[in-house]
Amino acid sequence: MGTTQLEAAPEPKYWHLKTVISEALDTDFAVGEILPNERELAARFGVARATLRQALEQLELEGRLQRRRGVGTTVAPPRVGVDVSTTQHAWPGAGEESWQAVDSAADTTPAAVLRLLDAKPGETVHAVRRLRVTDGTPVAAELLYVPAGSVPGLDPAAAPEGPARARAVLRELRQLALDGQDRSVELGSARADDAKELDRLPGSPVLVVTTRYLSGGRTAAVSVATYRADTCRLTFGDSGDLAMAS
Amino acid sequence: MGTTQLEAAPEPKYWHLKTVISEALDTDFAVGEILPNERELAARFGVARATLRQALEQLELEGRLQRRRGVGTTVAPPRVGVDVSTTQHAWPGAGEESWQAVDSAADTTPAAVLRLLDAKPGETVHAVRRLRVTDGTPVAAELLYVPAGSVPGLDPAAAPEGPARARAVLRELRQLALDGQDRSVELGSARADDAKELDRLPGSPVLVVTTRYLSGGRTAAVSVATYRADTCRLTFGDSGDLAMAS
DNA sequence: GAGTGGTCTAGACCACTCC
DNA sequence: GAGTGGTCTAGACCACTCT
Repeated sequence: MGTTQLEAAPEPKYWHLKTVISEALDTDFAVGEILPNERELAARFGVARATLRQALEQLELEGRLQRRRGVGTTVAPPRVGVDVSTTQHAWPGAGEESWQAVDSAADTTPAAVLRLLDAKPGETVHAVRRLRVTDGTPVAAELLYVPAGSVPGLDPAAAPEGPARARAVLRELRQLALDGQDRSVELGSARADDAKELDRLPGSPVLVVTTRYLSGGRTAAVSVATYRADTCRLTFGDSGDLAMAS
Repeated sequence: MGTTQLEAAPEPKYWHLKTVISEALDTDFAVGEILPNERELAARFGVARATLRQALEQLELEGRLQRRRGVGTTVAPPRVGVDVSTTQHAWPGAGEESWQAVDSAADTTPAAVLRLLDAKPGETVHAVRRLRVTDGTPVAAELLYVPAGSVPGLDPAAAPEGPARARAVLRELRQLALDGQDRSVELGSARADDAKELDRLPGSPVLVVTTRYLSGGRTAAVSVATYRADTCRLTFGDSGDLAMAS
């Protein structure tokens, strides 16, 4: 026999594995069910554990699985639709019950944020930490940066940090006229602090939503919100029940 | 000496590596510059290649690096801001020069898309493939699903597939009154066909933008657009020059 | 303490690009 | 053919959770 080329499509093992497991999830498992552990799965499929893990990682990235150290791998529920549409000229903290102010500090403002803010050099920037919770589970961690110039009425005698201060900053911000806002979404990996708030490991994939609040011809505030990419689907329209399609 | 616990923070090696390399990218490298190869980097940092790769993978996920098999690892330019705001009541293909219709076929429609479409069971669904190109490089691959009922005027004698057919479907679609649309963004991994169009490996992370076009009280079309997550930043406002902040 | 997923190693071979 | 990143292996140990 000659050099018969039957193996024309050398599909990676982990890719094929992913497909097989994905189909098994559809037919043989219910949401929340625990899969066999990695060592057993690897043995069952006849691959090294690292290869098996590569397949599981992809499925977790696609929101099909959920893995927790010390616990196990479970079948994830469908992603939650989280509304991030610009609620017509609304400052953060105005009637939105899903966000809760957690803290405020004179944090070190990232250079990338400073570039977006129309802040004078050396101007102090308030950093308000907020957490977005739906159905009791945190879905997003936000850092809202507000230059001191945007909240001139802020009581200097107020607490220098903590939740009370955070609410004070938000209250002052609402005094301004909101001219508009623009928003961008990109992929990122969770910083250590965000990961902790979201109950994830540092470096896990997140959707970073950056919002710029415009008032009086300047950028009055910048929000950097970090959404769990595994469990969230960001929605922009009026109907929040779009299903995933990848 | 007792059990002095100086190693209080057992930060993973790859995480620390990532930080070190990230800082080196800021100071010692220019955009487009080629990094030393993985084997040399691993040796230089005194870690196994797999560990080094874990750090590089994260940096690629964050859009800092670009890796191409057979070529090398280069410093990535800042992410491109891609406008995905709902251009006020516009059907796809109306005056948007960034999209080009590539193909049309009676593709197998995914179950998830069928659930979104108000299509009769068994109704044929046209699948139009389009490619979004900015600055000569493809940034997104789209599959636009149009039930036959949405384009009643489509010439039955037209070509059953190919670019000509794609343009015909888009032309017919524009005859309808567009009542509204809603949109969602989520993380996914590139299918083999999308990956090929986007010049990426299958499984690479993508931002999946699902758009539902509403007309006459029904879902007239559904678009599933796959954006390269490494190079793209999706923007929704009017100013497209937001910088990343993660 | 038992069991889970997370990290890490030191190797090997393969697929691809470019010369 | 030389050099690159991509895949895969078979182990080891660590961090965490639950009981």
